[in-house]
Amino acid sequence: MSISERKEREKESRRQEILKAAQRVFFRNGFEKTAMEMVAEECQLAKGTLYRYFKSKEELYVSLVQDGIEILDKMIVRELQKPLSAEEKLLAAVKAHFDFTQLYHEHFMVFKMIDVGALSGKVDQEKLDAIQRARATAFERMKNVVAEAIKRGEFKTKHRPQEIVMMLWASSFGAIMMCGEKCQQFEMFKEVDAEKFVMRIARGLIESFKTANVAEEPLSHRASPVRTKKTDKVSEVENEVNI
Amino acid sequence: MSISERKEREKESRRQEILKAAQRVFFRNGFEKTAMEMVAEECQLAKGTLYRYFKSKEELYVSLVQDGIEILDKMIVRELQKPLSAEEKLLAAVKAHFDFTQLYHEHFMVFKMIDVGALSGKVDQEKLDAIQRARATAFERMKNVVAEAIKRGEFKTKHRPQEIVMMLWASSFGAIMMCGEKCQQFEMFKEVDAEKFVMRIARGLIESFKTANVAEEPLSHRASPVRTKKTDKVSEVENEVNI
DNA sequence: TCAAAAAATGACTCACAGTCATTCTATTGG
DNA sequence: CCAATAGAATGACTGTGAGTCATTTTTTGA
Repeated sequence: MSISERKEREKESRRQEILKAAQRVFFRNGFEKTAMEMVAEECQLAKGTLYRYFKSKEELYVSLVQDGIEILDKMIVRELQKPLSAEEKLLAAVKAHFDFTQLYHEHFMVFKMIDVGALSGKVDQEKLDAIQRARATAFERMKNVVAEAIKRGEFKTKHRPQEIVMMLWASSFGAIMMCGEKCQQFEMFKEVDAEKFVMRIARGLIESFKTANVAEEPLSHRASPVRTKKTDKVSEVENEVNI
Repeated sequence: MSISERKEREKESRRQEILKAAQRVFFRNGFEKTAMEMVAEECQLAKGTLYRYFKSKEELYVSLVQDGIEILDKMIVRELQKPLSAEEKLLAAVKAHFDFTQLYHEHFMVFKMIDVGALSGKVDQEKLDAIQRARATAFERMKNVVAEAIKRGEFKTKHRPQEIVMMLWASSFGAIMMCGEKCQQFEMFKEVDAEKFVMRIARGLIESFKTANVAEEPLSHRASPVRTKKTDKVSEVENEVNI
């Protein structure tokens, strides 16, 4: 051990201090309304110092959620450990995902920003990959539940387990997002109990997996790019339809 | 008519010129990488002039999609006019929504930004409301289809029509988002044909509406706020579960 | 033709991300 | 104990871009 090791520990703990301060400031004011100066002040360091630990404002922000991802995974694991049927387990996992977004909604904010692409290009790919891996863990667990359910005949669907989880995941994500406070675009989503809403979708989907009378196309590989039209004007559609 | 009217026409047409130029620049470079100077240059005006027509960069950006919303509605209408069953109509509407996001994906970008909350507070509420109303139109149409389907017994669900459309809408939205290029977080979503993926979810959900063996909770009104915990640390969950 | 109103301008302010020459601190070798 | 040296911290500085506003240019109406 000794010097160089201690140095490293100290550096790491300083890093953690910065993260804690940053969390307080970012989560209080949001990403855009936070200046690096504010973070610097919160942890009693000079602005320049922050850049010795984090490459950019975005990178610092994203770093805030790396442990948040573990939390999500753990919340899901906790559900999957219980002795439940596959259907119940999946529902519990979706519920856990939902709870996570409510309990740690600032973390969820970051995920949203990532998913919308607002941070891409501004953060090290390595960091994004780490988050991806962590999220994939939770994903993998759900996949296994489905795989078993199919093997045991509890689900009759011809979808591959991965696709099933993807469907659940994407739907929940959309539902949670639409119910969020910031998404003020549809009043109606405000009048709905977000949890019930999310769970209802999940239940509906799972139901369809069990019965599997949905017409199946084979597997799904990305087709050729769709985007043919490149209009600057709102031409075509404009003229075709008259209400 | 005469002067004041002509003035108004001229003002409006200048506004349109700015919008066209802004569209070119914004859609080429994205919101963040576009400077108002660039837009000004594109339409051969001074930067200050832009601010006589639009209150802020965000406002200008959002204004770009106001006609885009009409397009979406029209694309959906076009499908709903065809002589189809309710199920087919709904699927066609979802497909139209999907096509819209692919054909006009810059418009969709703006919607995403709105829904993520990245623009809230920076744009006139009036403007956001206008967008909301326009989006609600498409929504209303789908709602009617469902209402009829329920009346005719084609759907057996006990969900209210509005809730059904919300479920479809939110799920599609999530699915489309996850499949977007910018959402690089899950490799697996890249390997999937986005259209098939979206449609599969929709089909699954609709299937569940038809059979309605999903356990129904009553109607859904937002419960009391969930957020109880306010931890700065990753305490609780951290210790409870060990993998 | 000219005064008043409206529109356009671009130099300016301000805020903030990110940099870097300088200062400070701790370690080490003599 | 005292330099010499390396590494960490600093904050003044630069660059960029949003938004403003006093001034200029254009239009209108008498």
